Amino acid sequence: MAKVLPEHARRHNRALVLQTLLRTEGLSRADLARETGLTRATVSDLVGELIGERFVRELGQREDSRPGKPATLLEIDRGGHQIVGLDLSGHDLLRGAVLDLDGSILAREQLPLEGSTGEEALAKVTLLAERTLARTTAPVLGVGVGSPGVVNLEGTVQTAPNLGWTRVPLQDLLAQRLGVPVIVSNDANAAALAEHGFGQAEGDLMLIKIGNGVGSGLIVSGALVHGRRFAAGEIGQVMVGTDGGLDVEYDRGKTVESWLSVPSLTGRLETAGALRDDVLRRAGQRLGVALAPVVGALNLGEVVLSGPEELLDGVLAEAALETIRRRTMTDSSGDLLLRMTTLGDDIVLLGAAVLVLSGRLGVS
Amino acid sequence: MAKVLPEHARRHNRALVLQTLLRTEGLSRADLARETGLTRATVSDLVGELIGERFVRELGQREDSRPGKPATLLEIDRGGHQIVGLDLSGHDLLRGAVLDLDGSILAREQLPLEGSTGEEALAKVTLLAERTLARTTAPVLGVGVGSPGVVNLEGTVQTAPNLGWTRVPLQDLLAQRLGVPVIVSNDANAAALAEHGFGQAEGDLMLIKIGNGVGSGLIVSGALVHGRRFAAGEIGQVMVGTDGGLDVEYDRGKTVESWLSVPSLTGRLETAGALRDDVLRRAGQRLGVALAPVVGALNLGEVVLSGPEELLDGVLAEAALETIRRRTMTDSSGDLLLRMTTLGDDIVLLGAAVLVLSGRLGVS
DNA sequence: TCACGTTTGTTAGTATCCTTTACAAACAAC
DNA sequence: GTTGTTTGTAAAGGATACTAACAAACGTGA
Repeated sequence: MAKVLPEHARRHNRALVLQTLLRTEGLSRADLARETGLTRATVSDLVGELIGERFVRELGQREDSRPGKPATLLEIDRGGHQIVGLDLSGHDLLRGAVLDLDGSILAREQLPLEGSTGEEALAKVTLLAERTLARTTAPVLGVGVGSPGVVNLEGTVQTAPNLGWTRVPLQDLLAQRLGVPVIVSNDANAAALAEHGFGQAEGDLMLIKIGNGVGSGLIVSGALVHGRRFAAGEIGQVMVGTDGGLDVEYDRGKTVESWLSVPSLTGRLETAGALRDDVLRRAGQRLGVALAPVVGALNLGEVVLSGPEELLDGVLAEAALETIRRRTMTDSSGDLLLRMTTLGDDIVLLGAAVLVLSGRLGVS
Repeated sequence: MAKVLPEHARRHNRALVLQTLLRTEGLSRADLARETGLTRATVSDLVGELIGERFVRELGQREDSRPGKPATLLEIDRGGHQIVGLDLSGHDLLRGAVLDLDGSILAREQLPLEGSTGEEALAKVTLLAERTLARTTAPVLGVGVGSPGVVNLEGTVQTAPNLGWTRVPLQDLLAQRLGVPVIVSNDANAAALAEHGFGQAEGDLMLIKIGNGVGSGLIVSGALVHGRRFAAGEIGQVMVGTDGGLDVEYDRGKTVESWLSVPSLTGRLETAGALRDDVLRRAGQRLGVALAPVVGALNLGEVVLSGPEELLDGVLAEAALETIRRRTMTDSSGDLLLRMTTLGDDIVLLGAAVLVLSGRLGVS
C-alpha cells in the first residue's frame, strides 16, 4: 500500500484508455468515453497526449451512416514504438525478436548457446540483445526478457542452473549496456502473461510450460503470483503420487518434472512402441494429480499447456483434465478449461513484450 | 480495471493513514507523514477528517523530551465505532459478537441452530444479528458475516449444505432488515482475513479451517483469492494420494475432508487406543500431500491451521509440515511456516470484523 | 538568561486532474 | 431547409495534494 497522487490517477486512466484500445479496434473518443466511464473531455485530453507520444493514431472517419458528426476512429499506433523480446529458455538456443505494440513479430534473431554458462552465457545474451535492438526501426519502448530460473522483482536471476547463473543482476546489466528500459522475469511467468495479454484467457490462469524442465506461471486477479522467494510456479520439483507410501523421502524420480519434462517423455516414448498412448496418458494423469489440489484451492478456471504439441496435445492433455475433474469436487472443476496455448513457440517472446507493455504503459 | 478519480485517491490515502495508525500506536501527524510519504499538510487534513468522523482521536502530547514543538499523539478511536461479527460455521451454534475497531470483543451472543435449515435457519441468523446489534453501544460500522458454503462477491450464499441454503442473498436480506451495511463472506475466507489483519502473518498465506468439514482461505498479494465460481478454498473435496492407482474414480473416502474433518478424526481416534499418534501423523501426512503442490505452485510462505488444538497442534501439524517439505523442492519450502492460528475459536468473528473494516474503510 | 536551532502543525497559494457545461461542426431524417 | 443527434473541443469549477512559509513550543548552549 502506497500513497496515490493525482499523477498516478492520470497514469492509470491513460493505461485504461490504451488497454481499451488494445482490446477493441475502431473506437472513437466518444466510444472510449462510454467504455471507460471517463468523460469525453478527459478522454480527448488523454488521447491527445497518447497521439503526441505516438502510442495512438487517428485512423480516419467512421464509414457507417449515422446521424451526427462522424466519429474519428482511433487505433494503436503499431509503427510508433517497438519492443524487443528475448527468450532464454531454449535448450541450446537464445531467441530474440522485434515486436510491435500488438505483439506482431517483425524480425527475429537467434544465437546458439553451445553449452556456454556463467559470464560466457551472459555475454551471448548481451550480444543477442544488441543484435535484436539493431533490427528495430522505431523508438524502442523497452527490452523484455524471459529467463529460466528464479528471478526476483528487480530482475536479478537468483539461480538458473542451466545457464550457470547465481545472483546475476541481468536487468541492471542489460539496462546499463543497452541504454533502454529492461524488464527481466521468469520464462514461465512471461508465458503466463502472454496468455493473459494476447491469448484468449479470461480471469485467473495457470500456465504449465513443459520443456527441458517443467515450470508454471500463475495469474490471479490479473497479476502474476510471485511467492515469498519469487519461486512461485516451481511445480516441477514437487513430488506427485503416494505410490511409495506416505513416509518416503524426497525422490527426484517421482517429481512432476521426471514425469513430464520433454527429455523424460521422449526417452520413455522411444522404448514404448505401441504403448505410446499409455505413456502419454500416465504422464497426463500425473500432471492431473499434481494440479488437482491447486485447481481446487484456487478454484482455477483455466489451465494452459505450453510445449511440444505432438507430445502434449491430445491424450496427455485429455488425461490431465479428466484426472483433475475426477479428483476435485465436480462443482468447482466442472467448467475447468485445460488446453494448449494458441501462441505456439513464441509464447515467451510475446510474454517478454507484455512485460514491457505492462511495466512501461501499465497495460496488460 | 476501472477509472480513478481524485476522490478515489483521497479514499486510498485516508485508508493508508488509518492502516498505518492501526499497525503502530502512538504516532503524531508528522510521524504519519514520514511513514506514508504524504506531506504533513495532507496528513493533517486527512486526520482532521478522520477525527471528525470519530475514527481517530488525539491522545495528548508525547512525553519524551526532544527539541521542537511537542508532538500530538494519535490513536484509533476504539470507542468511536463498533462492528458486529457473525460466525455461522459452528456445528450447531450460531455465534455473534460486538467488536471494536481493534478487534477486541466487547460482547457476545449465541443461538443454537437445533437442526434448523432453510428459512428457519435464516430467521435464526437474522434474530442473532438483531440481538447482537442491540448490544452495541456506539455507531455501528457494519455487520460482517462468515458463512459456510460458497459465497459470491455480492454476499449471496450460493450453496451451504449444512444450512440447507441455495442462492440465499444473505447480504441484501440482512442489510435490508438491519439498516446497516452488511458484508457476507465464506467462513474460511473470513478466517484467512483475520489471520492477515489481526494475526502475525506476513505476505501470502493459506489458512486451513478444520471443523465439520475442511475449508481454506488464500491470501495472495494482500487480497483474498475468490476463484472463477467463488469456490476458492474448497480443498476439502479434493482427493489425496494415489493409493488406488491413477485410474480411480472420485471417491469421497479419499478426500482431504475424509482424512481431516473433526468427526472423521475423532471417530478414528476413538478406536485407535495407543495408536493415537499414528492416526494423527497419517492425517497430517495426507494434508501435507494435498498442500505440497499448492505450496510449490504459489511458493507459499505460511500455512496456518485453525480448529481443535488438541487434534491439530503437535503431531498432526508437524507431520504435515514435514511432508510438505519432503515433497517440495527444499529451496522453496525451506522457510515455510506451518503453525496453529493464535486467534483461537474467535477467528471467524475477527475475520467478519476485518470484512467490515476492509469494505468500509479500505483497511485490512 | 536569552538567542538559536529544531520539530510540529497549520495556512495560503499553486499545479494537476477530472468534471460539468456550453458550443461549433457535421451529418441524417423529414 | 429545418430539426435533432453525435462528436470533439473549450472554458470554468471543484477536488486533491504539493510547496512554501509561519507561529508555537521546546532544547541547547553561550
